[in-house]
Amino acid sequence: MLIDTGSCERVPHACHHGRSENGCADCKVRLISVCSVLALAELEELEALSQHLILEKGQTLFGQGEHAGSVFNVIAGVLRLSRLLPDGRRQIMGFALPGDFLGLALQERYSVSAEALGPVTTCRFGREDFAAVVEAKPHLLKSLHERAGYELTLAQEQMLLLGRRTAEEKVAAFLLSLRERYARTGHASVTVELPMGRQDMADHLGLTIETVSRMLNRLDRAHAILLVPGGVRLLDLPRLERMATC
Amino acid sequence: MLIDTGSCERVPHACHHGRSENGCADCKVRLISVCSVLALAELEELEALSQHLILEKGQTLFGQGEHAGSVFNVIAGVLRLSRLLPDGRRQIMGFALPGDFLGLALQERYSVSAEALGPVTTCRFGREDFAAVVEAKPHLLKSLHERAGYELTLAQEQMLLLGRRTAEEKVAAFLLSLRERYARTGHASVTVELPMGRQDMADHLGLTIETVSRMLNRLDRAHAILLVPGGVRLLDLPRLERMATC
DNA sequence: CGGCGTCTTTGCGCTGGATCAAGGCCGCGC
DNA sequence: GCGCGGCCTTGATCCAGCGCAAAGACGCCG
Repeated sequence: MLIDTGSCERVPHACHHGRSENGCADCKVRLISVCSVLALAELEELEALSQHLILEKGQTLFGQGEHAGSVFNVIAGVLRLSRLLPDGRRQIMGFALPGDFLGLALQERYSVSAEALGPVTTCRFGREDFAAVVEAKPHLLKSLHERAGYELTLAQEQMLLLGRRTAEEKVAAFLLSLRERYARTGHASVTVELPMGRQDMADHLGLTIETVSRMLNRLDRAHAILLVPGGVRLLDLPRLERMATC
Repeated sequence: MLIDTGSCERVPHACHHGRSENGCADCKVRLISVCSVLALAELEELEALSQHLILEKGQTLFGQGEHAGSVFNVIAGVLRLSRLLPDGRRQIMGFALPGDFLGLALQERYSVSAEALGPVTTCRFGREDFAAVVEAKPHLLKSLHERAGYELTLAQEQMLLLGRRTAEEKVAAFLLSLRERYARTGHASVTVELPMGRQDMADHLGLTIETVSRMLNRLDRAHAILLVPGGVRLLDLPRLERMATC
């Protein structure tokens, strides 16, 4: 039994039994995902509609403009959400972390592309199925709406950053916001993993790869951060926060 | 009987009888606002909780960070939604037109300031009151959520614009998007009114006032647009669209 | 009608970040 | 161990848009 979504040809591996061994009740991201508002009985109902979907680094979960056949909970890994201009310029709208929900708007078409930055596990629902469940469960809709409100706030912060901040401020703000998002999902630490490359950061911050590299190294030389393989240690939080203050 | 919101001291005129003469049923923006999903009986219910609020040019409806005591439907006029950095840099997240809803996220605090660009009429609801109605009417919540999804799409378009477009592209895209939003609310025309000043456009597009002025005049000289008092006539839509293409 | 404040346009030099061009680093496969 | 490819860094130069300054344009009010 194969999944029947429009993006299935891009999907390397669909978990055929359709759910994890332990089920939603043991899901690692349950308490930080939209599912946290569901009772156990409701979870089982949703579980029947769900399928795990695993991506490898670089694979596309869905593409901008495609028919939105599915919605997803991110269980593990990080995805980048991007839009492309015809001439190749790219803007990364954000990064989806475990616990994030993709397809919030429940719209006809995806407004961004979602690509795996590394190994990713998602929980997939048919959009129609999911919409029917939402229809029947106002508290789930409310939870989705609250997330949408949060996303909107993040988007506003990002607009302020893109429109009015300097390169150094952009980089500092990005590191802090990533730290905060990790903290929300449990991993509070001054060492921030950077699962995305420099080009991805650049396309998120409206900069070039060279400028991102220069700013990171400038912050390092100023002992505000310490560049470590695969990430960054935030040494001088007050200074970074001063740079990023809104 | 005075309104009791935190922003009341800034409000010049509250309509004491609490509703328009004709009531919601005759509201000019009913069919394009969130209220369009409500039945007549429900409208009356909501009407009992509503108050008209009138602002003059330059007045603040609410400020960023203030306790969100109220939510609003814009009935007439245009507001700018902005965020300020402590050093005075400003980013305008968008402009609210008639039919728009302010307070979509139903969050504890306003994430932006809302200021009238000219005379504005709004329909005000206490946030708690409104939240209670939403709680009881899932279809209203659904309507709000759909709007939130639309706002999120707009925000993404704006991020792409701010991060990856040139000054000329920004201005062209702005004019077209404004035209499209007017079209949605009924006024389809190649002549686009610009209720905001150059500085407001600049702060929306991540440019300076001089650059906005230069680009508008460049487009005018190139016969892509015609600058007219208080607005712009879009002469060469295909060319503008080519500039703004995503 | 004329003075005044606000907004817009325009010219000009400057600069932050882009662009171009080498290198360096590192992991991987052979 | 060594060659190869993908990132990342660093230096040098360039230029789109900024910042400053001055001069229109357009009400508005007395």
